[in-house]
Amino acid sequence: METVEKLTTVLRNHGMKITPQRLMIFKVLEKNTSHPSAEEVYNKVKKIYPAVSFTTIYKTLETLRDIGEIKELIIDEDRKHYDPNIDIHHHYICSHCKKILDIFEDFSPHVKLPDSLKSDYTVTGFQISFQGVCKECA
Amino acid sequence: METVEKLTTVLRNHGMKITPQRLMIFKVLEKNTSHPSAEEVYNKVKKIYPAVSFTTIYKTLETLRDIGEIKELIIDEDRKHYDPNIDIHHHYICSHCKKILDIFEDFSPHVKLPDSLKSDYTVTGFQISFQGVCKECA
DNA sequence: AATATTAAACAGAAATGATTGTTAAGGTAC
DNA sequence: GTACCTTAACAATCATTTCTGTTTAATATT
Repeated sequence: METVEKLTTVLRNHGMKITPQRLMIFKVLEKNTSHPSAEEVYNKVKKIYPAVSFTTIYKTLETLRDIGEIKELIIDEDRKHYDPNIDIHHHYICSHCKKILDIFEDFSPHVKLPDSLKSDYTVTGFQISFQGVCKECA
Repeated sequence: METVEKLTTVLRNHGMKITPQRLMIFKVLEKNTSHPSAEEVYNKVKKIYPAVSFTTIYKTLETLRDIGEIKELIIDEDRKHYDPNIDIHHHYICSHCKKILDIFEDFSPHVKLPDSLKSDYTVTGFQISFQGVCKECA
């Protein structure tokens, strides 16, 4: 995700409006490495903007995802998580506490679609999800 | 997943009972490489056993997952999918039609958790999800 | 700089769809 | 036959989306 200032410009270029609610959501997401769910974003925004609606959180996350400013993580079976870091990276999830870690390692030289499939299936990317148990839960 | 015959023994050893409903579900899953959702399993079972209930499908899939006979795939944002093939392998999902392909390639020599994390996080496995668009949807 | 205009965004409620919990009745296995 | 597991049906839950009337940000106009 861009900085809040740059993101403001990006959104305006997309014909979108900058509202106080959105600014709060951007602030919560900026530099956030905790991979929050929509509800976690909601709870954090609510602390500084109590009138905000759950719907607004969902819609804004959806909007940010659609314009590619955040990534929606499908890794926890129970809910979606959001990551403002859109640089290619991978994740580790603790099967017990569902904590998600970033794995910044470039596996692309070794992880490719088999040649036999390359002609019929384009690849826009891949995501590696490590599963395990973290120290606290072990 | 084991063959239906072997699976019968496995379930009995777990103190579980073999019912006609379950046998139909096993039959639908056996050698199935289409990564069906619960609803897709339900629809197929219903053709040969119309009285079966959706709940039974869910509960049976959950049971099979818990004893490790099938794998629950968290790859489609909309619903869970099930895979009777529990050998380690990976997947490709078409972003458009949501078709899921198996990728039988052993990436484990190259895909490991960074050393810096190894002391605090055990790894029970990893899953690679390739995203892209298939020929039919391109 | 203040006002009018309008499309976008808002809050809140309600709906949706996937999944899970409950329970009485029925079936399996010994 | 008995004990226990499983089923079907239904209700409930949870995350997410849709709907609706209201408000607001951005822009044009004065």
